[in-house]
Amino acid sequence: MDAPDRTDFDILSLLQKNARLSNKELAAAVGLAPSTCHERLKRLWAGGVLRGTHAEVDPAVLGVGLEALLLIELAKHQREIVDSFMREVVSVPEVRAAFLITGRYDLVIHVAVRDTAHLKNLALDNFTNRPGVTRIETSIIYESVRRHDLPVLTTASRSELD
Amino acid sequence: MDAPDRTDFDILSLLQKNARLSNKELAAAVGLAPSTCHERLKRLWAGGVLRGTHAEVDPAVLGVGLEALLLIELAKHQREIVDSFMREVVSVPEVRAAFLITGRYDLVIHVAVRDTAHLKNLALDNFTNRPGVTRIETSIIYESVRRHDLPVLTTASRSELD
DNA sequence: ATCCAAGCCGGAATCTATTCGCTTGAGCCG
DNA sequence: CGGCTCAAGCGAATAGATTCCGGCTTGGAT
Repeated sequence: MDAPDRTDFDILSLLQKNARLSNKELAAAVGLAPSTCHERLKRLWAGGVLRGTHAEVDPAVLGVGLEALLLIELAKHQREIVDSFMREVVSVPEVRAAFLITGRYDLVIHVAVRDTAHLKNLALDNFTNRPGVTRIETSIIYESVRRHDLPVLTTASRSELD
Repeated sequence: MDAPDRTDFDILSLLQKNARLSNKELAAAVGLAPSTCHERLKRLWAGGVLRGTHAEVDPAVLGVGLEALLLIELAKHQREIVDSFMREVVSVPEVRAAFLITGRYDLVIHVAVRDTAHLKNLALDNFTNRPGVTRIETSIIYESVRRHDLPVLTTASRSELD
């Protein structure tokens, strides 16, 4: 928690790409004994650096045939409206992510649905007539790419190296 | 691969929330013997239903202090330009996701950076002067929420139940 | 009724995780 | 310079999980 070093960053990088790596494999990859690597892992979990692990599933198998971004404008940025929106939106199963942003729009919501009919119902039932929502632009996702590992931007990773 | 049933969906749901569940715990949770559950897991991996697992890391620890969405308009939807964009954008470490969409914008790119200076450089160096890009709107993310499990939308999950 | 295939189970062998005491080396102070 | 302290690493031992079969049960088709 206190001071992650280069080895910790290596561990984090590897686990972001493949969380199923065994402790033994991980230890070999970062050049530590399994027991030592295990100590580090425990520290990273306990310190809240590692927050969870998630399996990636083929969306089609679950019946997800369409994804979209909902670009939403709010009438006013009342804290109560915004906070409740962010709180409640995540309980909608079709919502994958919600972003409260600056700029022309106020919210971007990423949803996963079966088809266009499902998308229509979801948008109308859950978003269009919410209090504070003045407008929604629906953008269908043709194609998406993803990176599962965050960049390591802290300079510590480099200063430790020198 | 061929026909996932309700138990498979249960397994997938659980692993999307916590990929570190041991096979033993998973088996107990879905009401199977560990050996049987293990068979199913192997099938799901082999069939491409399970595609990977990823650890979630505290962004601040990695030096990520700011995230943003880049809303991009392209001059024309030439396949060559679009394809190369999607192909190359994922190799930029700061890019977390890129969406090719319908509507007013053509691309939405989710980036993770250190601060506003870093964001400026990233936008100007990697996106503004790319061929085909006519305009970029940068939206800083104030707050975001995420759901790591996709909805189960296939009716098979219910018909198997009856 | 019989056969077949699919799914499930229990147990054995193997491999892994996890703990703990010891060692090493770096930094610090007397 | 010598020695103290502390953090990090290591290896061995034990506890626990994975993984592979062989056999059992069930449900459907012939």
